Amino acid sequence: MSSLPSPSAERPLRRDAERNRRLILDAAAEAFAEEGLHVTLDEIARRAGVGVGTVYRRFADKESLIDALFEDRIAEVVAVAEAALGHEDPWAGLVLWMDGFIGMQAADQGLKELLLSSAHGQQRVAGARDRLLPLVTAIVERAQAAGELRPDLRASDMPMLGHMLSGVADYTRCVSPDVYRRYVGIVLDGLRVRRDAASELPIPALDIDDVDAIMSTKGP
Amino acid sequence: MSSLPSPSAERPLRRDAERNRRLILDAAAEAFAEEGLHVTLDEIARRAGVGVGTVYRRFADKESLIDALFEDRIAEVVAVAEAALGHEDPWAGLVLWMDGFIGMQAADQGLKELLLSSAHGQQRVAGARDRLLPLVTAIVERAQAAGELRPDLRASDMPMLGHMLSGVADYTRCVSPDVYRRYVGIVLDGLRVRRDAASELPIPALDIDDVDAIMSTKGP
DNA sequence: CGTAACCGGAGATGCAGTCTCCGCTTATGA
DNA sequence: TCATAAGCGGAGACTGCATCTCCGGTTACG
Repeated sequence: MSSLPSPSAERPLRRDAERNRRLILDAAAEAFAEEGLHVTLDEIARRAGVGVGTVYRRFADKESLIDALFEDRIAEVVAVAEAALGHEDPWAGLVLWMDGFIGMQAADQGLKELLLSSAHGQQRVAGARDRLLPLVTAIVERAQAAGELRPDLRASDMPMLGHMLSGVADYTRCVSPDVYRRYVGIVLDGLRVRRDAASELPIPALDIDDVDAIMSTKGP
Repeated sequence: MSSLPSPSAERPLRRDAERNRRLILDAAAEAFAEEGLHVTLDEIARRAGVGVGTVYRRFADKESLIDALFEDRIAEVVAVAEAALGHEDPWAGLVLWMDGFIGMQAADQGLKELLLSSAHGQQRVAGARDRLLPLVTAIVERAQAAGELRPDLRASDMPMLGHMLSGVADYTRCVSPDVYRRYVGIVLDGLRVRRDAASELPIPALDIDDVDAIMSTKGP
């Protein structure tokens, strides 16, 4: 009986096929994180050490692969928002949210494109955004009620702040993958209602040579 | 004598040719500003109402066209820096510089790409950057000496701040070409050493529908 | 050891951008 | 007025890139 194929149930893959599936998933995660969603499936196959055919046998198309990969990543973003809202200090909660939100996007270009563009996986991501909005609104309003966060900020500013800051992260990554946190620091200072001095930035400025290096890498 | 062709001197174009040259230049300026340097010459020809052939007869390639167009635009950037440094109030000078620098890039994607990527017109732009660096350094240090600007900011932060803010400008332009100034305001607040309250932002936040609209336009 | 499942990667397909070519049109000045 | 050099439009050649297919050969496994 067990030898009969059971069409509706999932038949386990042959061992080599399962191994390759994992190789592909891992390579894709790495590639999307480093390069963004525009990487070709040929490149992913190359990284995984398999042929393109193998990728297409396992995933109908790029979209399916993206879906399979990011299902849980976007749940993580929601988890970060929940953790931030759970923090006892309202301002620290906001900082936690910003750091997590931006940090995840800075570490993973693919995730950023998924969260910010609705070009892929509309279903899944739209759902996550719906769960996110009330959480972020609460984080913002709580910090405002505590008199810490500038009262004119709105939850709808978040995507833009996220875009800005993960944008620098992309821009500077190749030379210094952490400088972006400098600018998160500056923006957070800009979000406070009042302060007596600028907070200490977590990272020193790049020097001019590094900036030149960045610009050189950006085009032929 | 005047009828002899003078090979080294420039022979004036026939009137229709000259008219088309202008049409192309104007169309290109508009197209580069709106879409960035990646627009195709076919698109520029279409906007100018001429054939592609006409464009290629007048400009050897895309690069030449870009050169012809942006020669004075980048000089303008230098002029803004000089004006800012000339302003009597050091902080106001910095604000002037940021507004001008970001504003020009926000109004013209092509200029932004030229200033930030060194993919095109290396010569001309590199020269402008050399003239710019001491000016910006002076603007920054003067505002710091006045005790207004946070002391840990460096001139080398400018390209990144520019990238960040003109990045949001690009992102939001299609829905509201001015919201980016909101984020300039937040960043400027983050650059001050101390303040008693958040400054008033020049533009209200977008509402969620607008944000959704932006995301929808970013890719099918 | 037979065979169904799987593999690799060459290449078909489709699309987009740059630039050329040539038959036709037009400004100009003799 | 008209001869002609200068100019025009745009189809399409060429190139490069990304997606996805196909099939001869290989491999896991009952």
